[in-house]
Amino acid sequence: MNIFKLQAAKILSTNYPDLSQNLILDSFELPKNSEFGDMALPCFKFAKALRKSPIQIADDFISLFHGNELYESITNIKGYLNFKFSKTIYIKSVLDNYTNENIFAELSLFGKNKTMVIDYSHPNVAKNMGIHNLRSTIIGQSLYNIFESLGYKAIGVNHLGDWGTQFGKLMWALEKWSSIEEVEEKGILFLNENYVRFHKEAEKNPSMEDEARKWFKKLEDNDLDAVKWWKLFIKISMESYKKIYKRLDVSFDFVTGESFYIQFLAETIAKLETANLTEISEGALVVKFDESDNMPPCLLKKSDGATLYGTRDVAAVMYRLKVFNPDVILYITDIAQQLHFNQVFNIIEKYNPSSKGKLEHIIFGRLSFPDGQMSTRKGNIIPLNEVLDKARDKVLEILDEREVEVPDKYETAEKIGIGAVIFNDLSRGRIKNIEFDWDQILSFEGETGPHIQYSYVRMHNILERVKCSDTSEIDFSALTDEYSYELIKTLEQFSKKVIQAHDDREPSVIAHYLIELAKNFNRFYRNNRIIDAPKDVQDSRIHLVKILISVYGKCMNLLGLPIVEKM
RNA sequence: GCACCAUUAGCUCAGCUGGAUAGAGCAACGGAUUUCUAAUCCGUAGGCCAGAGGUUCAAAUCCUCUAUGGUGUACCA
Repeated sequence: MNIFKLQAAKILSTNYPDLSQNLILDSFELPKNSEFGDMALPCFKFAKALRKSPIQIADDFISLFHGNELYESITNIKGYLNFKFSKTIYIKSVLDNYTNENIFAELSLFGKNKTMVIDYSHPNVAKNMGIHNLRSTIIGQSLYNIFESLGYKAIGVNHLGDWGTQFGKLMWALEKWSSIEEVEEKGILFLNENYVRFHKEAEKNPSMEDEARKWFKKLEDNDLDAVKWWKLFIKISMESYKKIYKRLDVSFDFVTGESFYIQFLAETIAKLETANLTEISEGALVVKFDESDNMPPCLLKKSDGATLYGTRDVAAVMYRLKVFNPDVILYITDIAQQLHFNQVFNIIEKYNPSSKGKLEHIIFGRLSFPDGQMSTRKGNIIPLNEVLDKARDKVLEILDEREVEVPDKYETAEKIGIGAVIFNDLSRGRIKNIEFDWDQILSFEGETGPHIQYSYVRMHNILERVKCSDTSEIDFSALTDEYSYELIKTLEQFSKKVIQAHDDREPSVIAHYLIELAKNFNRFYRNNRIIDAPKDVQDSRIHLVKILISVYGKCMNLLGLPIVEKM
């Protein structure tokens, strides 16, 4: 906690016993315009308790601070008490806190001894990963990073879509049109092709659907041929997904697809039946909800006895609650699945009231395409690989144009391209719908990933070029310019921003904070030469940049933005 | 029909638990010791915060209704 806030709250609450220290602490805000001051206290809400006008109150408050050396000035603007801090004290107090990375250690106490399970990415096996898989994957990974940095034990789960009739379709198709060898050789795109071909031909020949169901039944009955195909699908899919996860720097603690929970289904259903939550409706086994919940029933078993998506998710939640004993479980999916998760969570909370509040569906907006819906069945998805490749190739061109000495051009271009794609997504609020647009995803100027990376390169270059003297004797009072001051004020926000990103489950908070840091740094950079500055100024500025780069780099890590040192 | 989500500058978006004159980027126009890398910085212009009510000292923010768009609504995932 900032000493300026504490001190002011203390002084005010001792003089006005009607106002508690916490009330005052909660009332502080950042002035809209930094010219007003560094911290503001709106006095309107004190008017009732003190029976005076806000302007009068602010004037009375000011008189309590005469001669206080913490504050350079305190002014009353229309009922707002605006504090300007003593710059030297403020700078020292912020930077001391950041020296030696204290701040990261302090932050990691926030979620100490807490466990968070996060279910993200979850692509459908045998389908090529497309741009539509991007959001869940990177939002999930970023939230994982954010929770972990706050000291949580984070458990990432990739709940693969590895069960269902679609595999019967593929098996039938490949038995007929191909062979194990050919599939092994040609990989996931070949699986896609056959899936598309199946649907095309099944339109003319509906009996194929029955054949597919038979094959899926064989799989459920552990038929050797069916299992052999199924295992091959998973192997091929994972090989392909791993390449993309590696590019995006995404990893999981557990890859347990839907099929993993098949073994618990009977037990899960039995538990719900024993708890009297189920009933038979129209031949199906369902859970009905209270009228006030306004939801259709959730099907656990179809009238033919087969289980569904919902059944497997209920089993998965029960398993995770039991095995990981988490404080919270996050599910990262598209908003379209909201009803589904409301149903699943509602069932779990009925069955096990102690799980209330632990389950969260973290939704994000729909991805749409200008030329209508995409669908794997029709084969018109945009492969994620292709997006990343295009981004990289465009960067390669730009690097050539710019004639900058970059040691490993291809590798650098890859990192910048990936950064652009990730930042484009994570810099907007989760809930926003996105229309896919090549120009936008490949735009590299302004508030984009490359801009964030470029600013890092500038920081890095300074530290590389200028050797700093021993940091133990830094005189921060040499940092007198407004740009340094604004930069330090932004730096101070770090913990608050990470915690806010956690509270809102919103990586874009970090993305916007990075933009803010970059903006303040670039101003600082433009206006403050470091290389030819006097020694004491140079040292203090270098020290500031060192602190900045550690915070800035940390934020990039939280989003999964690759760090580049030359570009 | 019912339910959920969204709507802020020409475009893409910020706007913290209600607080001061609603902010950025892109696009447009004008500028910056050719430098610690200009993928940068500075300036100009651009707004009835979808509309109407309500709560409040104070509403882009909270509540209600309406409009528009998106999504979901029992045997797909």
